[in-house]
Amino acid sequence: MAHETQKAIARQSLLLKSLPEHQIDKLLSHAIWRRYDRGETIFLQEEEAKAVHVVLAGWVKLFRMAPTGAEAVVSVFTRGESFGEAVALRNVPYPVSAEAVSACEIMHFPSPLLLSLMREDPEIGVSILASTFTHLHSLVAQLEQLKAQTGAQRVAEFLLNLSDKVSGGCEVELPYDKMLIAGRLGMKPESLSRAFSRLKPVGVKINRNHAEIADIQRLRDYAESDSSEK
Amino acid sequence: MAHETQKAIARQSLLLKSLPEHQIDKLLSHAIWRRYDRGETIFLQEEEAKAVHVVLAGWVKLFRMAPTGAEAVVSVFTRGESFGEAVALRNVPYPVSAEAVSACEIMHFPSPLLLSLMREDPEIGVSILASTFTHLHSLVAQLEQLKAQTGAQRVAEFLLNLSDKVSGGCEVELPYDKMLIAGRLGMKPESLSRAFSRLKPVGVKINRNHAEIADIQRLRDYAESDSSEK
DNA sequence: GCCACAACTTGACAATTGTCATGTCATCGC
DNA sequence: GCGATGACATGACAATTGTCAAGTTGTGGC
Repeated sequence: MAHETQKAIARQSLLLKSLPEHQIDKLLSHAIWRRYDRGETIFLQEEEAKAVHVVLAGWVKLFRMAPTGAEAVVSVFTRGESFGEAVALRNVPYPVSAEAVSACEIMHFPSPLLLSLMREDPEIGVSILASTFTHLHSLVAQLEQLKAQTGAQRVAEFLLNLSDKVSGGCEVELPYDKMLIAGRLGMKPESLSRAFSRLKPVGVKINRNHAEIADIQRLRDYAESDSSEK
Repeated sequence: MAHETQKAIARQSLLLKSLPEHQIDKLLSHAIWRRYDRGETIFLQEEEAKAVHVVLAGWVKLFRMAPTGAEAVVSVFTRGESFGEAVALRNVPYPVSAEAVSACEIMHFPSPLLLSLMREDPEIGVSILASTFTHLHSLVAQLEQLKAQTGAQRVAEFLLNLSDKVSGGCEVELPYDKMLIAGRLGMKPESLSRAFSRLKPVGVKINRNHAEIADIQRLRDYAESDSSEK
């Protein structure tokens, strides 16, 4: 990928986009760029945070290992999204591990640099808070889903988030492995399979990583319907 | 409660404790103090955030209403803890609602004040990020629990968090309603009852809001054991 | 092109959890 | 003190999900 393209993607990221031009340039000039292969570890839980990470291409999963060995996927990031903000500025260990789930290109901003820029211009603090808030919000949304929705409903919401259409039918591509989707939604791959087949009567056809939704609104109604009235 | 006691509690809060004396004084002098009755609403989901909140006494729950009407408890706060940091500084609507679950005393810091102090001293930004990170972390821990542990194991962890002992036996008080505990742990009250009885063989006796743990370590082993090997 | 492997799908079964119904117990107003 | 109410426990039943075991199907290596 061309160097300039990478910078352009980084500029559009939630973390940087609201910053003044000269701050972005300074950050970009000190950023470290790296390529990761599929399956490669980006950092490990308990490791001390030294940078904030912005995904330029590919997919990254954040996950936690329970003492039992069970893996819980916390979030999945792609192009333009950043992670590690809240941790990097506090010299505390990461609460999660990060792994490339596809080949990835990632930009790292060293945290001392961020801290010093922040002392010059508190606006950067607000930017960091902004993307941290986005994560907070998405975690809250996930908690709500896990606590208040059935498996099939969570899958329905996942599909809905892949499309930006408001009504009518559409086709979407599943962005990553079904195993990872299952993990992200807090279920086993077998349950995901069953959830997909339970969505057939609502007008969802799955073929490989390709999904056809007959009627977005019908799917949305299903996702928001009370589980007891089905 | 005496005014000075309130201020002392506020000073010890995660949000304020790492700030320089004069900043704390400035914040405290502009803070709004209020008492809430049990069941009273502090703010509603979708409402615009105007302040950061610090609990001085009592218990507050943050929860989300799913479109289906189901309620998902996101977190429960008590003395010294703060909430709403990430939202207040960005003029965005709250992603959750807040309600007093017991009689409460809460201090509110208007967000414009925080913003202006932050421009003077970026250290405040770091403090806010610190408490935001704590929430982020606790949400991540909750997600892990929900995804990777059984109901009884989540209850075991909840009990373990109530005690600061490392080994041996102990007695703890359940800090709030079993209904709320159930919600906080993502289950129905009935399931909580069953989870409690499933903990009997591990040395846990529940009587009203009083719990006896025969051996902390045994309970910890149970909480961390693989669910398949039971 | 063939083999091995991993990613699925499906079925049968067990365990867990939600739902509904019923019963007990403490608290509160009167 | 008495009845009403809400919190909680428990049993029966249904629905959901995890687990285990097959079987299918791409994909990549050779």
